[in-house]
Amino acid sequence: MKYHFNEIEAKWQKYWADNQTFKAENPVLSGVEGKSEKPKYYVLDMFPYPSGAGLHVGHPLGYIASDIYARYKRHKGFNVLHPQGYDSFGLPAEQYAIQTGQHPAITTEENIKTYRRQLDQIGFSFDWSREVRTSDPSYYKWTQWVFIQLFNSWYNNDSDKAENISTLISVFEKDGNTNVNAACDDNVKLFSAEAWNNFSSEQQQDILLQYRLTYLAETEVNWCPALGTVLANDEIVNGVSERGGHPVVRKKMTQWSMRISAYAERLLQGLETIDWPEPLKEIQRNWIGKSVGAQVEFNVIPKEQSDEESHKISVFTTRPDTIFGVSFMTLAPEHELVSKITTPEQKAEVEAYIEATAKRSERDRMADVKTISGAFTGAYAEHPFSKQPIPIWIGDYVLAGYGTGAVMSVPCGDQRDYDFAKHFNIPIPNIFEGVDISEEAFADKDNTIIANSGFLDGLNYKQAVKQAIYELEKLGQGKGKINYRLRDAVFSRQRYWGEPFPVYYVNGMPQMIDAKHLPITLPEVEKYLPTETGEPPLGNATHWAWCTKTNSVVSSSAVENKTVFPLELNTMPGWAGSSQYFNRYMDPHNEDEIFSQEAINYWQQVDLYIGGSEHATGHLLYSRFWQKFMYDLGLVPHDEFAKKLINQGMILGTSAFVRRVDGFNYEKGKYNSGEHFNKGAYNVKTNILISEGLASNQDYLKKLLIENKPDTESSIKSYDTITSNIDDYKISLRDGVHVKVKYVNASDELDINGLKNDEEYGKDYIDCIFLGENGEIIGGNNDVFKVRRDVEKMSKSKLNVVNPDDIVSDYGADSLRLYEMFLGPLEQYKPWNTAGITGVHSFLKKLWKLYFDDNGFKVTEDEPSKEALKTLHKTIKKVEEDIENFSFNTSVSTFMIAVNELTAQKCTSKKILEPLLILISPYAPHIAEELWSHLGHKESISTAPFPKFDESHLVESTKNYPISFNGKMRFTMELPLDLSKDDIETAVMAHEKTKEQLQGREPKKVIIVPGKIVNIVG
RNA sequence: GCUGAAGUGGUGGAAUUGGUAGACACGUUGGACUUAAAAUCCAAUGAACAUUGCGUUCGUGCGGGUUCAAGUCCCGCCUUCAGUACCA
Repeated sequence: MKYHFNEIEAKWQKYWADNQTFKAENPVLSGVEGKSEKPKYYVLDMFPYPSGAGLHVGHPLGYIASDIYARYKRHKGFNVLHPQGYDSFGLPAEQYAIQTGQHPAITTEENIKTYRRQLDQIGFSFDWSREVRTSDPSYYKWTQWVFIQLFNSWYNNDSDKAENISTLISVFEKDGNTNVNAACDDNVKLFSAEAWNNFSSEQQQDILLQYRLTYLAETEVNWCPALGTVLANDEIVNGVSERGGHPVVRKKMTQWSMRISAYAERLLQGLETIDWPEPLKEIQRNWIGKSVGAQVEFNVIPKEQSDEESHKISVFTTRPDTIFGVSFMTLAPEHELVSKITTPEQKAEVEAYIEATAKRSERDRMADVKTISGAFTGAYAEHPFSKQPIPIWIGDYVLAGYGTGAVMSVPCGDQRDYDFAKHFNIPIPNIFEGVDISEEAFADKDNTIIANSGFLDGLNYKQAVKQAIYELEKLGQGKGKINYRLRDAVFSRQRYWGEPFPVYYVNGMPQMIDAKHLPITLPEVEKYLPTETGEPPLGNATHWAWCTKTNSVVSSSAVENKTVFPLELNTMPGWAGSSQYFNRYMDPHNEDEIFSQEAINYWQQVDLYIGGSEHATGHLLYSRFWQKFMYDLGLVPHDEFAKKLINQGMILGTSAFVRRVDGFNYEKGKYNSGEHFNKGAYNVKTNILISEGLASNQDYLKKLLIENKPDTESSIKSYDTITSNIDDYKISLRDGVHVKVKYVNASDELDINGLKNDEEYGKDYIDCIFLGENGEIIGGNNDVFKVRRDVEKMSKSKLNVVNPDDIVSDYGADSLRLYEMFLGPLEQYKPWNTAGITGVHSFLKKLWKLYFDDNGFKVTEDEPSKEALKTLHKTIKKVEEDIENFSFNTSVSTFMIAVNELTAQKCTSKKILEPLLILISPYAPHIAEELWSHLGHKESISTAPFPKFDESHLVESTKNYPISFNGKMRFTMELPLDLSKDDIETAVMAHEKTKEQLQGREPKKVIIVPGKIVNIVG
């Protein structure tokens, strides 16, 4: 009987689905007193966004690893929760809708079907009965519900947790806000209880918004005109949008925000309590960006004595010890005080500068950090201690978004201040003892001794910081302060395909729709574009389905609503739905609660979370924030949602490139067959593609290009400057252009006929001339055309994706699973190379042959040999250790060794071959199930107990000692393990080869580590 | 620039507390089987020298150091990748 993997895999996938083999036991319904008797274990993957391109072989890597772990835990007797779902709101489906008019829900549904089919055929042990989709109203009902809870909460810095807004209101009613220590807007004004009680309802609501954990405020946002929406900081990469690479500009808009900054310190501290990869924690630490220092107030010297208005400039500094080194101040050009303090003489210059900086895009500013620019406002501030006047400048090296948007400039201690001072000829006073600052600033805190600084003289950094803050507090002009880089997260998107807000407006103030009306479902719209009046796409909606008779406030027509009580027209961002899904899986069908307390108290938190590190500052940070909030509400037992996290590395594609002699009416992927190449050696009609061998023969190539130089005017610049150095040519010749990897074999040879007949791009190549290594035109069947190969990220646009469907049909899911693990350590980036899969595939065939040969099933009841027991038990030990350490690649090697050994031993004993299947089952579950059933089992292998390791089978009586001379191993010697040191020495010294090595010399020293090594020093 | 991770054969990668470097595969070469191919099996495969065999020397990015012994520990560099960037 042969190993027919396709049939076997289909059979067992159907069996698992029919029998719901991997359904997690429900703690509420099973066992005694509402609990499963098994210990729980929760293994989670980051759920996918179902894109139209489907899966490539890089996507399942993490899923395979987590699946192996989940299956292993089932063998170990755990009640395993291993769910899967879809993060199904998002931009691509919406962009597609804009282009084609197809409803994103339909696109999403189709994509999910593809994903599900692809996932199913890999044989994952997901509990699909718990599937969630973020775009499903029964799911996003709870996303909206969390939003309402956030709106109804404020952050109490004294109790250090979120509390219901009603507690804040009662404080306001009794004492006003003067003694409130809360996370709030920087611009909150102080008021008394009396004032509060006299405020209008709108005024009160406005003030409360400055405290709520989600709030509506005019903020400077990242606006992406091409996408027509705002973006969060983590959605911008290198100054352009992460999706699509469109430019982003700063813009003031009224937006929903999340007061994540309230949790900055807890998000930072929490990192110490979780087992997450250190690099990822570091990214989060940097993003939170804690810096300890002081806030200092500088009084602006009034322009004229009669000037009644007095201004203060607050700055944040990490170096209050250098306060006597301040020789100027710098404000961000956008700073609100700039217009107020600028003198008439400087007005023109300052305004010109502001205009110039406003014009520069974020990207320009980032690209050009070297150029020093700024303008003097004409105003001066007073030094808090020396009382000397300090000129106030503006400069774009000071960012409006960080700290207070103003700095006290200490040129002797900060290189940027130093450069600015040099550039504008501002004095650079030295306040450091014994330090030369004629060339650059001195920023070494650890070796600082302060001088020329009055009461700070002679102090070191730490002492001076403390003293300076003390003196500032005495003056009432400063205090110690901790600043965080973490900004509140903008939470609205001007898009259609996202969660609607449960919000309507009364007199411009946002109101929550009562939770009993949730979900507020996404209304149908005619167009997915902004309305003519510039409102988000939801402004096109005419009917909202959520309205009920019980809520008389809002009627069922949005048109009507707009005149009476307008609805929120923005939708939530992509990360809204992914910030609570891990908890929802615990009780996904609960219609009354986000999850029951029974469920959360049983499942607790995610034990193992696997996903990519690219979510460090997005999903993973926001989820931690929401979890802490849920913890404050008393809804979850842990304030971290995932105990352990592993980042799987990316699987890279091996792209293929052909060198193209470029520039002939080439546009939009279509090659014109022009008349430019009527002359020359080949009577060339169109583009030339050059094989790798020729591309490296640069002199020949040059000659060839000159001979074929077109004589028409359309000849290309690069042809006029032909050199023998290929690097001088356009990218398309130097690096080549991508071709589909499926037309390139393992020897880097291109299948030209396949390429020309490709459905998508074949027509582009029909008229191309392919030149071989010696400049010959490639046409014959035996001709070889080589391409350049390079490792890159796997992506559709790079034409280097490998589809798991093809792998599964050619080699089977078990081969795919084993091979993905075999490639290398889970966390590591590694290139995919389909050719290597034959190794694991033939391993599976060898495994099969241990059970079946031409005469049929050959497993016997015979007692196993000693060697076979040894093989089995060392395999048990190693595999168990490997899985516990997430070292899946090495356990695949271990299986190979075991099967090779057992084959050599001609082992047929059931006592060996039965437990072996359980070891392999997490990795290659289909073949394991099939052979398991042939062993006579009626039940699935999935919960068979993991074999117990028995040390006694590994006990050896002898050791093959490596004998080293001066640390270099020369030969080995088989010796009994119970030999004493002296006996070992005697035996080794008596050996013929030892004498040969020593050549008569006396050894100086003999090191013997029993059971390990012998080293003779001569 | 700063922060983090990593550099081992032709390739992917192994190597407990320092203790036989290159496991396991891919690829390559030779052989068996076959009319042939595929599949399968066997052998060799770090480099150089030697080759009649025993072998010998060098080898884990580079330069030092600790040690009987270093891929592993310490110091100083180099390179690559990733994150981040005027953060006061």
